[in-house]
Amino acid sequence: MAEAVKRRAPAQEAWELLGKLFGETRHRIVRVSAEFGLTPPQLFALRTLEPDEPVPMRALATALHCDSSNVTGLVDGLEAQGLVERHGAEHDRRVRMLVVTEHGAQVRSRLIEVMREVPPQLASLSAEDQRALRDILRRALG
Amino acid sequence: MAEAVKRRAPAQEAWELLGKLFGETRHRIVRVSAEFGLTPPQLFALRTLEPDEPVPMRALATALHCDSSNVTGLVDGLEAQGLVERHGAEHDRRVRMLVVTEHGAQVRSRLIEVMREVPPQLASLSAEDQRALRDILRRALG
DNA sequence: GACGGGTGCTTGAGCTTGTCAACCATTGCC
DNA sequence: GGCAATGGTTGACAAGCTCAAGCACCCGTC
Repeated sequence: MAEAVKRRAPAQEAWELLGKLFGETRHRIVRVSAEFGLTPPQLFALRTLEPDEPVPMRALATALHCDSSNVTGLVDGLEAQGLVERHGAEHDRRVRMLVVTEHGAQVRSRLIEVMREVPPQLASLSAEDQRALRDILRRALG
Repeated sequence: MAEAVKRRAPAQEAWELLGKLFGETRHRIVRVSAEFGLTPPQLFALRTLEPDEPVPMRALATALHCDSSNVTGLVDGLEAQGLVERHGAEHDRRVRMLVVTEHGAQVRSRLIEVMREVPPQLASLSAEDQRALRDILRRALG
C-alpha cells in the first residue's frame, strides 16, 4: 500500500464496474417493458408465472417480495390485457389461481427471449473471456 | 449443437447469473437507502452530486436520465434534510445551483462507502478469480 | 431598445408502484 | 358450533415519474 496511491481491491473495482452495468440494465428493463406494453413490475410478474403451473396470488407475492395487495393491482393490469386469468381453486374457495393464457404465454416467451439477450459489452468479449466470466460467476453464485 | 441439448453460449449463462446478482442488489439498495433515511432515487441523486462542484438542477436531471420536474421533488427532499442547498447562480438568475452541505457531504461519503462494499458472493471468490473478474470487466466496460 | 424564441425551474394533473390497516369470505381446528 | 388464521380485495397514503403549462429570465435580431 503505497502512500498516496489508494489501492482498491480487485473485487471492489469489479463491483464498481458491475454497478455501471446495472445502471444501464435498469434503463433497458424500462425500455423492454414498454415495448411489450407492460410496466417493469408487470413484466417481472409475468416472467415469474410459469404457464403450465397455476399458482395462488399469495405465491406470486412472496416470489416478488411484496405485499399481496400490491399483486392485486399488478394482476389487474395483466388480466386487463388478457395475459393471465384468475381461476377459483377447487379445494379452497378463498384462493384464486393465476393462469397464464395462451396469449400470455406467447408474450412471456418473447419477453424472456429479449431479456436474455446478452448486452453488447459482454457480447464483445473474446470467447475465452466469456467462458472465464461464466466460470467465475458460477463459482460465485452457483 | 446436439439435438435435444440446448446449448447456451457462455456469455448468456454469465448474463443470467448476473441477473440473479442484480435482483439481490435491488433489495440492498432499498435497505441502504432506508438506513440513511433516504429513498432510493434520493440516494442516487445525492451520490451523483459532487460536494465540491455545484451544478444546475438541469445537469442532475440529465445525469439521472429523468425529467427536470422530477428533480425538483428529489431535491426538495434532500434540502428538507439539510443535505443540499439551492443557490442562485450569478451569471444566470434562472438556474439554481445545487450545493452539497457539510452534513450532506458526510452522509454522501458514508453512503458511498456502504454502496462500495463488495457483496459476499464476490468477496468469497479466490484472489485469482477476483483479479480475473476485474480484468474481464475492465475489458468489457472500461 | 424592444420584441420574440429558447431555456431553467416549478407547479399541477395523472398514472403506477408500494405499504399498511381494515374488511370479507372461507377454512380448519378445538 | 365457535373461532382464530388465512387469501384476497379495498382504501388511504407516500413517493416516483411524465407531461403540459406557466413564470422568470437570457439572448439574438430588427
